[in-house]
Amino acid sequence: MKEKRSIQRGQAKGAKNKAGIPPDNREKILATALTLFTERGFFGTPTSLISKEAGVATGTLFFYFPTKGKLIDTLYRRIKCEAAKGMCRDFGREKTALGKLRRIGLNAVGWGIENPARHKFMEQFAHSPFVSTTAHEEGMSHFLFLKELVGDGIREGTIRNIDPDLLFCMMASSLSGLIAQAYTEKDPSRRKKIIEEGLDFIFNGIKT
Amino acid sequence: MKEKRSIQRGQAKGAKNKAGIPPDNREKILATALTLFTERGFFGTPTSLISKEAGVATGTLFFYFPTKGKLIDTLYRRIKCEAAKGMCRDFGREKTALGKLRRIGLNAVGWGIENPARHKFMEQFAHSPFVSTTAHEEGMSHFLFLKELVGDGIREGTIRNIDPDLLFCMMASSLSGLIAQAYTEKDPSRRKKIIEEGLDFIFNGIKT
Amino acid sequence: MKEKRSIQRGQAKGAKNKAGIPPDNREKILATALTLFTERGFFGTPTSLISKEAGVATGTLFFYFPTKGKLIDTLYRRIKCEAAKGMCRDFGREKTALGKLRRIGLNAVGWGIENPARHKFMEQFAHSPFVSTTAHEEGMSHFLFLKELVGDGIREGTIRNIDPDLLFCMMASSLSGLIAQAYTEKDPSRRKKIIEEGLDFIFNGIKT
Amino acid sequence: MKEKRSIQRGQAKGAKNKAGIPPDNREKILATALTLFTERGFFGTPTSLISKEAGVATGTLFFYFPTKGKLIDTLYRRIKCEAAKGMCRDFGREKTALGKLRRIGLNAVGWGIENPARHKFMEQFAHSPFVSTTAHEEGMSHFLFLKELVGDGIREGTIRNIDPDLLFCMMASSLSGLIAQAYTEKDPSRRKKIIEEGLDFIFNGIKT
DNA sequence: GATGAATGAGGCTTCATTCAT
DNA sequence: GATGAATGAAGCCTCATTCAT
Repeated sequence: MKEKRSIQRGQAKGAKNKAGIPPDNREKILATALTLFTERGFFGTPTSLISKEAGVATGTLFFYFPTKGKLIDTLYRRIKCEAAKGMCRDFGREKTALGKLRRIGLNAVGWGIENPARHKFMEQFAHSPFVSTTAHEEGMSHFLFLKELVGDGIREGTIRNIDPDLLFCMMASSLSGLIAQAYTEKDPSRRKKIIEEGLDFIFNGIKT
Repeated sequence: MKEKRSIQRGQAKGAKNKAGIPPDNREKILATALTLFTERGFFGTPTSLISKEAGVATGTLFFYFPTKGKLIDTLYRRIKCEAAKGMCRDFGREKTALGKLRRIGLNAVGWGIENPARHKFMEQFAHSPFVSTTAHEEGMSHFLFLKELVGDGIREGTIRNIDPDLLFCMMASSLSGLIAQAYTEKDPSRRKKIIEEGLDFIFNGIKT
Repeated sequence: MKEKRSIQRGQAKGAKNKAGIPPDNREKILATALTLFTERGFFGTPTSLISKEAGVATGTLFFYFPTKGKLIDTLYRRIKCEAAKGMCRDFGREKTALGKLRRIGLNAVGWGIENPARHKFMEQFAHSPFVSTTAHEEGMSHFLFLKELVGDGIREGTIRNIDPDLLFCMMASSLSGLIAQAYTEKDPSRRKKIIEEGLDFIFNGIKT
Repeated sequence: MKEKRSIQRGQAKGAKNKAGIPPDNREKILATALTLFTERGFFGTPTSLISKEAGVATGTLFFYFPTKGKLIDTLYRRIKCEAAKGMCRDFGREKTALGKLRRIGLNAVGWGIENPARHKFMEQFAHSPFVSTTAHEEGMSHFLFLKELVGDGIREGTIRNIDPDLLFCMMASSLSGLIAQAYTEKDPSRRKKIIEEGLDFIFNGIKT
C-alpha cells in the first residue's frame, strides 16, 4: 500500500509547440469553455470535457482556474468587456446622443453577429447564478454609461422622455432579439435590411 | 417522519384546496418543481428535493414522471399553454389587428406580472436543452397565430411593413424586457405608467 | 446528450437476506470502517474501499453517513462509549476508591485486549483532527468520573496526593502501554502475569 | 515572486542562521515539513504546501527527496536520533542503573518540552504506516540500550524484577503522558513540580 | 541545482433511477 | 398508488510527481 505510491505520473509537456509559438493553455481552455458552455450550459459541461476538448489534462484546467465557477466568471468578465468595447467603435463621431445611441446599437448588432458564441454566452449567463455577483456587477459597470447617454438625449430633446431604466432595459432586450433574428439570415444584403428595419423599430420607439 | 398518512385511499392526507379536492400528488409535484426549477435551475434542483418539498416519496415522483426530463417537459408545455391563454383574454373585442396586438401585449405583461414564477420559468427554459425539441415546438405552436395577426395588420395597413418574423421576434423580446422592468416596480400606479410607456415604445415601432 | 439520461441505474436490493435477518447495512459499514481506519488510517482508507469491503454500493455509505467525517465521528462516539461501559463492570463492588480504580484498570486492560481493533482505533484517533471537537468532548465525558474517583481516593487517603489531572493522564497512558504489551503475549497465564505486573507498576505509583 | 535570488551559488538567498551558513534548501524543507506534518498530519500536508512554506519550487522538494515517503522517513530517522541523544545527556555521571534511568527520564521530559514539535511528531508517527518499516526499526535501535539498562538494574537490585519489555514499554508510555501534561503547564515552578511528581509516579513503580 | 507548468489517477460526494415491500 | 433504501455512473477537485527550461 505504501510502495504503490511511485507509479509513473506527471509528464511535463514542452511549453511551446513545434512552431515555437506558445499554445497558451489558459487561452485554449477559455476558448473551449466558451463554446461548450454556450452549447451545453454550465452544468451540462463537465470540466473533464472542457479539458479534453482543449487538449490538456484535467489538472491543467484547475491549475489556471481553481474552480469551475472561477472559470465561468473569468469568461463572463472578459466577454462583457469585449462586448462593451465592440459597441463603442466610432460612436464619438456622432453629434447627438440619439445618433450615438443608434451607432452603438448598430455596433452591438454587428458585434453580436460576428461573435455569435460570445453573444449567446452573454444572453445565457446574464442572470445566471453560476456567475458570481461581483462578476455580474463588474460586467454591468461597462454599460452604465448608456444610461447617462439616454439621460443626455432626453435633456437634448432627441430622445423621448421615458424612464431611462425602462428605455435601457427594453433597448437591450430588443437588440438581443434583433441579433438573434439577423443571425438566422445568412444573405448579406437581406441581413443588412433586417438590421436596418430592426433598428428603425427600436428607434421609432426611442426618438422624439 | 411526517405525520402518518393513512386515512382513505385518495383521501385527505392534509390540506385540501379551495374546491375541497385534495391537490393530488401529481399536481403537488408539478407546483413544487415549478418553484424550484425557477429558483435553482434544472441541474440545481435534485429530484429528491422536489419530492421532499412536495411532501412525497422519491419513488412517487417517478411514478408520475418516468424521467426528470419528462417532468420539466410537462411543466413547460403546460405553462406555455397557460401563457398563450392568458394573452388572448378579450382580444377578440378589438377591431384592428393592431388593436388586437396591443391588447395581447397588455395581457402578456399582465400575465407575466401576475405569474412571475411561470414567466421566469418560460424565460429560463425558452432555449434550454433540458426541454425536449418536441415540447419546444408544441409550446411555440400556441403563438403562431401572432404571425398571422401581424400579416393581417400589414395588409390592413395598420402595421408597418416589416418582416413579420422580425417583428414577432422583437416584440417578444421587448415584452419580456418590459415585464421584467415593470415587475421591479411595486407601486401600482407607477407600474401602470411603466407598462404604458413600454407598450408605447413597442407600438411606436410597430404601427404605421 | 439528453436522451443519454435514461441508462439503467438504481437496483434496489432486497432489504433482508435469505435468512430473513436484516443485514443492516449501516452496521456493516461501521464495522468495516472500524477495521480499515484502524489498519490504514483515515486518509489511507478511501470511502470506496469501505463500501466495497462492506459489500454495499458507494452511494449507500453516503445514505447513512453524509460525510466521511460523520462516519468516523459516529464510530468514535460509539467506541468511546463502549470502552467506558467495559471499564465499569462490577466496579461498584469495591469499597475504596483505590480498589475501584484498580478494578477499572483491570477491566480496561481486559476490554482493550478483547477489543484490539477498538482499542487501536481509540488510540489512533484520540487526538485526531478528523474527529470533530464535539465528538471528542462527548467521548471524554464518559471518563470524567475517573477524576472524581481520584479525588475521592486522595481525600480517603488511599491514593497519593498528586495533581489529579496528572495522575489521570499518566494512568491512562500507562494502561495503554500495558494493553499493547499484554496483547503481544498470547499465552493466557503469562499474559495474566504481565497484566498483574503492569497494574502493580501503575498502582505502586498511585497508592499511598 | 519572492525576492529574486541569484547572488552566488550556495550563497546568501536571504537569512543566514547563527553560524552564518545559509540554511540550504534541504534543511528548509525538512524544517517546514516537520512543522506541517505535526500540525496537519501526513495526508493533510500536500508536498506543494511544504515547498511553498519552505520558499522553494515544487520541483526542488523532489530533487532532495524523491518521494513524499522518503521525506517523512528522513525526518523520522533524524528526530528519533536527536531524541535519543537528548535523553542521554550526562547520564554517565550516575552510578546506579536506577539513577541513570531516572536521569534519562528527566532528560526525556526536558527534551520533549523544549522540542514540542519533534515530540508531537514522534508520537504521531510512532506507529504510522507512512513511515517505512526500516525507518521504524532504525529509530527503535537508538533506544535498545535502555532495555539493557533495565536488565542491569534488576541484576543490581535497584530495579524491580519485572519483564524488561513491559517495563520499557510502560515507562515510555508514562513518560509520554507526563510530557504532554507538563507541557500544558506554562509556569516554570509548577511545571517543575509536575515533572517531579510524574517521575516519582513512574519510579515508584520501578524501583525495588 | 532550481523552477513551475503540466499530468492524470484517484478521492469524496451527488443524484437520477429502481424495486421490494 | 406510495414508500424509501439501495444503486453506481459521473462530477469536481487534489496532489504526488515529472521534465523542459
